[in-house]
Amino acid sequence: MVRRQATIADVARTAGVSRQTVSRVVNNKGEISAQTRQRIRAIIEELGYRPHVIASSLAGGRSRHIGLVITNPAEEVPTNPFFLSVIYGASTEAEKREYGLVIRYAPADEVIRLRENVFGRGQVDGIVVLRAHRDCAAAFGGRGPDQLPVVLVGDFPPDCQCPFVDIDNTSGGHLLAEHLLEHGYRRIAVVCHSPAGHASADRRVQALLDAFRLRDLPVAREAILWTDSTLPDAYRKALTVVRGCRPPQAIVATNDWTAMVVLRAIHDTGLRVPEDVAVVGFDDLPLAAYLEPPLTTVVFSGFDLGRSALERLICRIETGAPAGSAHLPARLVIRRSCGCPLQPPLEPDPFGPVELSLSGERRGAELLPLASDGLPVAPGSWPAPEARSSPGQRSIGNV
Amino acid sequence: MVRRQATIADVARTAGVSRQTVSRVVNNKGEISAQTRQRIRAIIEELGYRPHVIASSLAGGRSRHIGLVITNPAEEVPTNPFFLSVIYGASTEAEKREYGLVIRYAPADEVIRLRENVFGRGQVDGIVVLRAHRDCAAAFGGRGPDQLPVVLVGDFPPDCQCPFVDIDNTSGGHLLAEHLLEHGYRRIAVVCHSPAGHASADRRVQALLDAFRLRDLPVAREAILWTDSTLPDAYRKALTVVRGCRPPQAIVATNDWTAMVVLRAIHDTGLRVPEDVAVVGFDDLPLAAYLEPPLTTVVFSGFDLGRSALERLICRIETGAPAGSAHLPARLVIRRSCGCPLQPPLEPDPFGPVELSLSGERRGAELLPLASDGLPVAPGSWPAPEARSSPGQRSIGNV
DNA sequence: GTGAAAGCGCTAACAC
DNA sequence: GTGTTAGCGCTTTCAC
Repeated sequence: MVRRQATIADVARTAGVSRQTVSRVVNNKGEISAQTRQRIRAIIEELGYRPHVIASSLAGGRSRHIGLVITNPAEEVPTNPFFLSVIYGASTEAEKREYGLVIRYAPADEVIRLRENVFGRGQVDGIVVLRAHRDCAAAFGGRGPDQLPVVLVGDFPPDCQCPFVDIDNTSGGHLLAEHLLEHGYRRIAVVCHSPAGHASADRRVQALLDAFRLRDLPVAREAILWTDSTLPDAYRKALTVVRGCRPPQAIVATNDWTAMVVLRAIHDTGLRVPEDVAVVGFDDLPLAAYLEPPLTTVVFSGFDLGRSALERLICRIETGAPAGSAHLPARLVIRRSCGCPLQPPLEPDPFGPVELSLSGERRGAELLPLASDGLPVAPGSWPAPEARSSPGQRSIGNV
Repeated sequence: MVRRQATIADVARTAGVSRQTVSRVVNNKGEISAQTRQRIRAIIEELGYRPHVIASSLAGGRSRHIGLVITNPAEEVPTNPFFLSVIYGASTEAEKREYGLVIRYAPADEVIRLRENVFGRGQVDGIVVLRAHRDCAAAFGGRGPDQLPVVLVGDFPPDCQCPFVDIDNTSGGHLLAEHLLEHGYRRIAVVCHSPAGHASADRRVQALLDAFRLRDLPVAREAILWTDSTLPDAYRKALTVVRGCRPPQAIVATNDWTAMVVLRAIHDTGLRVPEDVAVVGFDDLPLAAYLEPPLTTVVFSGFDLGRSALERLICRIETGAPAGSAHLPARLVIRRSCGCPLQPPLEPDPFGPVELSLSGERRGAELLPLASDGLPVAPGSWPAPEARSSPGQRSIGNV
């Protein structure tokens, strides 16, 4: 005999109550006598009854699902590992609130259509968009009668009509500035990963300058070097700074790739990091920890970004209150390039953009102290062999 | 007046037909006179009717959703970028087949429970599990009446009861062997990223040996160096090989992290790569392209893995035919460490584990040829500043 | 505290 | 080709 999955009617019949009563027990809604509740619970257990999500969605008018749209600008492949942290954060929050998370990739200019069509009729109760276009923000501002609520993840103007969450480049800049000031550095230079006018670099630089100006240590305009977004240009600019008549005590790169090039320029000039000049970056790329010296950098939590977006969206869905926007704070990852002494090996940040093995061969206690021999790292030798154990731990591709 | 979303009944009434007829038009099912179809189409358009997915799920008994479970072994953070490629592939295929993709993280030992409870009643029509435990495979083998179909992604025995897809380490090993043989290398050594007995390394090594043996070029047992999964050990082993009385013409590392350490060992011995000895790896980590020299390596497509898993699952769902398992072929990424001449800059692999900017500031034509000056890369200087432009392109954390 | 009735919006099965 | 009937399994509303 084929045993059909038990329905709410089966439970009700067995318990000798109405389906409504069972529904109340299942959803913890309304007043139920403790005795009835207990009896029904037992029967549910016995019959192996599980609510049918689809049916309750239809009847209740809420699917308890959220759509997560990952935007892929033309020609770009949406496999930035940072996204995965965002997804993980979103999924974690969804699970906690007992929502399903429906994921979908889409070109940025199709997002609006997506809300109307694909996710249009009851499939999801709201949408989170990763890195939406600015014009989406405008389109999603108005909350019409049948419009799904939306929360954006990315960089939007403060007066954005649509709620959003973003990383806080400004707090990142401040954090870094404070740390450099604590080191006693007074003369700094900044090498940017882009020309002026690009949001993330602008914000990082501005925050840095503000913090120094607040201490009456204004940074000269000449000490801010914008680039054309290429590494060779960054290298030239870094050389200029380092070989100037009065080299800075610290160089801030506005991202880690740029920081790497700065490190090279400094070395090529015959100076040492951090003894002669400190270097810091932004983003905490997986390789930042492996550089020589390991790079002090600012990290933003994708996990928190995803979690926060879902939190806001679900709150909006369930209470109807407008979601509101937020910038999530940065965190400083102190390694050696800033001049700090060798740090004890840190546990990997549970929420950071860390690569991990698919092979399940991870071992707990294999992290060794990072190399500190100060010797030049050889070609192709990076990282230093003493630098880290457990290669399997970070390998990619072993499924 | 609040304009309610049009239902199938609205369309039917307006068209003067039954709801069933409208349903047929919408789903392209059954024979409909061209005229009726056209009229209904027009009315659908006019009314802005969109099918209610939930309602059709309930009525049709199929949700047109697939659950994607991402397994996180204890204490490990599931943010391996390789996963993101898998997710992307899965999502792409789901979209093509018009399925929704519900994503969910879970400890490996809860996957079985997940199938029964969370995804149990109609929420999804099938499940894909990333890196399930071996015992899940057994549990999912039996296809009972109410059991959701499952496809696994990962390494399972050939006689696995449950259909799975996996990367083909064996083809990867062969590919690499063929290439080394084409270079004319006869004497090779292998440095493994793990002890013997670990599936991925075992398979890679075995395939390599088989290919060489087939040419009557057996690899000596002493030339296979297993490690304790730590980089320092790999470094020691690599030194042993390189400093032996007859150093090999090529060294295969079973993953890229290990390959990096091998590169260092070779340099520390005063030899050059690839002139004195060639080096190749596995996995194509994002950094492989940036090493000096750029690393020739074997890559597996996470995208294809995800796509294939969904393809099989959906086929199983729609036809009822058993899904069957497969190993997806590897691809060789030829750079310079194998002795090949400098390659022209390649477009980023659209499906590979590539990091990309969140900032949307990507520029098209900024890729420059990789550095080939042959100079030692300085401490912390990696990559060479000429090596690559467009730092923003690979930055992480700019949302 | 509990129950009865009336759908949610759609599709399956069969009739015509 | 098209319509009719009967649900899918649950929640909502209101009655008692």
